[in-house]
Amino acid sequence: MDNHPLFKKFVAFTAAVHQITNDITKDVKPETLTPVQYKILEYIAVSQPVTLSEISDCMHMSMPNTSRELRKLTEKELLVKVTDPADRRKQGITLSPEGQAMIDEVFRGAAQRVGERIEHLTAEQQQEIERALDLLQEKIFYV
Amino acid sequence: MDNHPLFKKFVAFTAAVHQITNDITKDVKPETLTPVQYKILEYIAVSQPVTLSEISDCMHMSMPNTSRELRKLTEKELLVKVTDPADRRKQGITLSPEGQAMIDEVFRGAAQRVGERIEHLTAEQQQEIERALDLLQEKIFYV
DNA sequence: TGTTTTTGTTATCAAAAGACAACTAAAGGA
DNA sequence: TCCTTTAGTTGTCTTTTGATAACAAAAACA
Repeated sequence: MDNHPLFKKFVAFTAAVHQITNDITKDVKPETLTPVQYKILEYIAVSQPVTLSEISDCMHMSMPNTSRELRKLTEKELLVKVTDPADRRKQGITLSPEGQAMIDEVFRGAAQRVGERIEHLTAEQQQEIERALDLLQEKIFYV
Repeated sequence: MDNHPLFKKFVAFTAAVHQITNDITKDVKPETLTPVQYKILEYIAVSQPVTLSEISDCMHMSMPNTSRELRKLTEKELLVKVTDPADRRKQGITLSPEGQAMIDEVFRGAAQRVGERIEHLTAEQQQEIERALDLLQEKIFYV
């Protein structure tokens, strides 16, 4: 597999995705957040509600460190924790209205940049891209 | 564009790519490198030869910090700097044999994991994936 | 009931990473 | 030639991040 033709493409592709998404969100990220805090906020945004353990697992962070960063985000009033009535050890974490507004703003900026990259394409080409995204997510980048 | 159908897919897709590549390289990364040092080594691997300025630009790091990390990687004998004879301010940075061996090892591990994700697919499906990677890289994730 | 497991918190220390000032050396112009 | 720009270095300080130990409370279980 090492010299499997797909693998070289895979490496180049993922490198490109990382670089482009980095560039796209680079200067729309709120400067009041550290990189890790931003990552956490983004993760909560697409997966809410989540528990602390889930964040810890998915982001490969220890529970103590996750707990600390969540506390900081809570102090900034960007998220809210709701104790699960069925299991009072767990807490469902979601974005506060302020946190949601912040993420919406970031996504708006990112959407703008993505739009610039595809607006010159025909509707048909855009559909092709949509199908390609679906295909890859289903066959390779599934969780 | 904010609620452009493609954008939602884009967000979900890039999130998935980040998570999967993270998981795939997670425990094949050499523990003698810090995360930033690994990222730099990986960047050099796919772009060599590069200059310090290019690394600084692409990775959004200041020149002093980039210089420091490159020094550490050089001390670990993982890369070599060759002064450009045409412009002696510049230095072409490449992986040393040891550095190349380390990256090859990481890529071998990653290739293994990717292989597991696609080996059950038919040759036709694999070609479809290849085409999808090409398409997206050409139309969206171009540098 | 007592014990263990799960879920999370607090505190502390060390390492990694970022920011910035001051500097050198080569190249490019005027 | 002198001045400016480009490419990179060194040193220092601060912030961020990671690691670990010790803890508490709820749930699960024997």
